[in-house]
Amino acid sequence: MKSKSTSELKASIHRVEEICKSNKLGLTEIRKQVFEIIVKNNKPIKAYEILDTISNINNKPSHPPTVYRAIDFLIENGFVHKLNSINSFVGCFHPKAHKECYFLICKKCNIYQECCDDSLKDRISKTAIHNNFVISNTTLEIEGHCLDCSQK
Amino acid sequence: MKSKSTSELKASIHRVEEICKSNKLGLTEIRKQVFEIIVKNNKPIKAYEILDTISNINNKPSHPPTVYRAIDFLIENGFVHKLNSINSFVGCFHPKAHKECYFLICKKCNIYQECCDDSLKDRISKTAIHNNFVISNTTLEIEGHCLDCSQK
DNA sequence: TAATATATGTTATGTTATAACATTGCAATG
DNA sequence: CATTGCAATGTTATAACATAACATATATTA
Repeated sequence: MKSKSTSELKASIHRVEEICKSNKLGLTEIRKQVFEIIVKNNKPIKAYEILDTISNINNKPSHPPTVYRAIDFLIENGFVHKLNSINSFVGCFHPKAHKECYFLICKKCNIYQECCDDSLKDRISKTAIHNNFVISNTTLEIEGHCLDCSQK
Repeated sequence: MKSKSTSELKASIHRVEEICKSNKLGLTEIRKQVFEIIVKNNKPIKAYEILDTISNINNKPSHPPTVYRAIDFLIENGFVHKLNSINSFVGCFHPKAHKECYFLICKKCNIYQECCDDSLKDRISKTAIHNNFVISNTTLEIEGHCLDCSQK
């Protein structure tokens, strides 16, 4: 898998700023910092890694609630997703385009990839309907090896 | 969703015993206790709930590693699954029939249901192939409301 | 500017999970 | 039948992940 280019990162950050502006969402300094740390990381990042990074950037210790609150804000608004299988967070590269997001996560290089194709979404919907089940949210995390890593 | 009947539970426990016997897997007392606690619970159960239950049953305190080791054994052999989205464990009612298992989890009544249909599995496989990705394991957890609970 | 809401700081603690090493029990081998 | 090896368990401690509760600050708006 390929990590994101600098321009993709910039675009991603800019998109979030625009969405917040037009929706009157308070993208505060901390929230912005946390978002940038997450997306720039390329790989899923853990809350306490974000905490350390923030503390370093600002030259003063931050505390867990600060980070978790920012993460909550970012998740609520679809800018970030949590990968439950590895207790880590990733940026969303097409926020607002969809509610649910599915992931491929390489166990070797740790790079992840969103894989939100509609046919998969449909299939999941159908499964739910078939079971008379009303979905509120879906966790789909596929772990394994990406092309590069499985060739090594 | 419906919870399992007593006979289903018994059958499930018996099946695990048979599988362990024929595969020479050491189904020790603790492992058996943990499995029974999990399947009898009907709902996803947390490790520390299992710990409390075990401690009560045996009238002496057990420790986390005891429970986690038993869980590891049960997961490795496909008798139990972990629901990553809620840090809880559930029994598998058709162990060895498949490697991957997908779940519907009702947020209201907490009852869960396995939903491992092949078309869903196929769809996930295709998504992986399409991304040149080799799956080692999949987490699919669909949270929402079951029929009963959404009618209330 | 006072009142209100929103966000952040701070301390403490709750929850989930594992490392590390000691001990036990049992089976295989000499 | 000792002894060695191994799998499982006991025990202590701590790591890793997350939130409660309350104080303070900052922004908004009446």
